[in-house]
Amino acid sequence: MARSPSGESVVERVVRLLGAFERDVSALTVSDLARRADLPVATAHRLVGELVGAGLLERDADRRLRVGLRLWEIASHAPRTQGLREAALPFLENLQAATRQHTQLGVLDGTDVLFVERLSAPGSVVNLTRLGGRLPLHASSSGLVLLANAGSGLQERVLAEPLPRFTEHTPHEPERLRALLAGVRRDHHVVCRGYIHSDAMGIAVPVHAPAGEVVAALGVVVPHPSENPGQYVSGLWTAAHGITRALRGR
Amino acid sequence: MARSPSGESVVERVVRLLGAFERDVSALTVSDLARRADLPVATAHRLVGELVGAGLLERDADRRLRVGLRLWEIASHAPRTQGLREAALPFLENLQAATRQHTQLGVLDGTDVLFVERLSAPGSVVNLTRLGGRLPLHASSSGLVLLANAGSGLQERVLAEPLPRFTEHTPHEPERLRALLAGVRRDHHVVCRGYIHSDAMGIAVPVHAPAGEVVAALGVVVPHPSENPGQYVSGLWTAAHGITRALRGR
DNA sequence: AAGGCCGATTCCGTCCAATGGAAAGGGAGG
DNA sequence: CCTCCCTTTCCATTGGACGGAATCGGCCTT
Repeated sequence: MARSPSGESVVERVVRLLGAFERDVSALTVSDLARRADLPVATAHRLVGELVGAGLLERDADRRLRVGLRLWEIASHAPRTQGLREAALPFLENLQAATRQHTQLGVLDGTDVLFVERLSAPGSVVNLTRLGGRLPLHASSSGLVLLANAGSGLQERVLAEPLPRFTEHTPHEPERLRALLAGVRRDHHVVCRGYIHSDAMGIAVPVHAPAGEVVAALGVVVPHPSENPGQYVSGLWTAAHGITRALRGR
Repeated sequence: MARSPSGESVVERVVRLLGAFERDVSALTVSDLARRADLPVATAHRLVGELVGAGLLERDADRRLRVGLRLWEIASHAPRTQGLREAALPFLENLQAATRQHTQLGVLDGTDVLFVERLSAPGSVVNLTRLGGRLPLHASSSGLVLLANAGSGLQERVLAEPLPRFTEHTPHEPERLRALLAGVRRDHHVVCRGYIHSDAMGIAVPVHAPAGEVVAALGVVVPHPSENPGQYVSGLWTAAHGITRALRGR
């Protein structure tokens, strides 16, 4: 459109506006939004008005903005999350009841794991992940499972980039990462000790679609150090197979 | 933009495109989308390209379109669903374990209930609702609870419109609806026998935010007829109070 | 092999909707 | 009263959006 030195499309702007609602920010003013999306206030104001009209955003009592129900409703039809979530929930519950630890299900998105379902254990370790949260592939147990089962193109792309560290235990040498990935493919599970947080440990296994391909990673987060983390693996496998069976029936 | 005999904004078009993904349709072609959204193919094609670039839509192997993970991720930050969902899930599980019936949590959106969480009971009645599904306020137990606790403006608006029937039991006389709403306010629960489906019965109670206002309705769906549906009410109340307490702690 | 059909994709001349700086309006705080 | 910050409205400008038409490509029928 006119007068935009930027030369962006409306869609880009809208996406930046929506994307400004990250975790932890539940309500924003128009000016906040404009700053976060790097748009002139007047422009933000107009676009926001339209988005509110469409229900993608909502205004609360003091005129602040929130992500709207309509958006949630549309998103609830996203097949990669919805079918998976519904199929997996009962098994996550079993697993969580049995282990009393954080239990989570993640899918691959770009170079991150996106967690689509999570059951937390009240008395357990701090868990950094959230529903709708992300972690880089190389640093999380779920991520390693997904990366190990992804195309070699993605693997090389991740290996070529610098690997950010969260703790001193986070693998950041390409060689070590290659070895880890080979281990995941061989053992069909992975144990990550303190990669994200020194006090936590992740154990994850792949979840297959009925056709065979890996569609998600199922993991638990337990305190670090813990004795015999391998005890969780068979439970994870059982749950993962259950999810695969449940996916067949839809 | 130019040449549009319609005179619609880009946002409107985008929303129509996204809205074309209703329940049951998981993947659509560009032409399908164009038809559903009532847009020229060329226009749909261009917009879709941008949406895919932004991650709001995804293309599968045979170029068909699905709702993208990015959209789901943004929507997962919608506070009215997310906080509620996380707070409510443990209580829904308890309730579902105790009753072995469909258990669901709905919020008010427009003149519908939108179900934001649902646990289904494998062996139980057919349940018409889905996660992300809707039912009209006057015909469902959750809807009546929400309507009874909504502003009188909304109540009058619903009463003024024709009330569609699902079965012969669905209330469709304004007088009867007024009486039902008064009953909900008096008893703090409602029992709906066969309003949606002759073989199903809904029982629902309000869920209050810590500040006191009603933010959701919690309900179970049981076979119709069932003896003593009142037996479920105290369990529902307990769970609803638990959710309120859980909402305080965030 | 040819023809027909349908969907995806690209082109490109037209032109109006989107843009955003500026200014006015509103309310909280000092 | 003044300041500060946010919201909302105005409006002249113009470049991005538009969409009919053409092309490409796959699949089915004859």
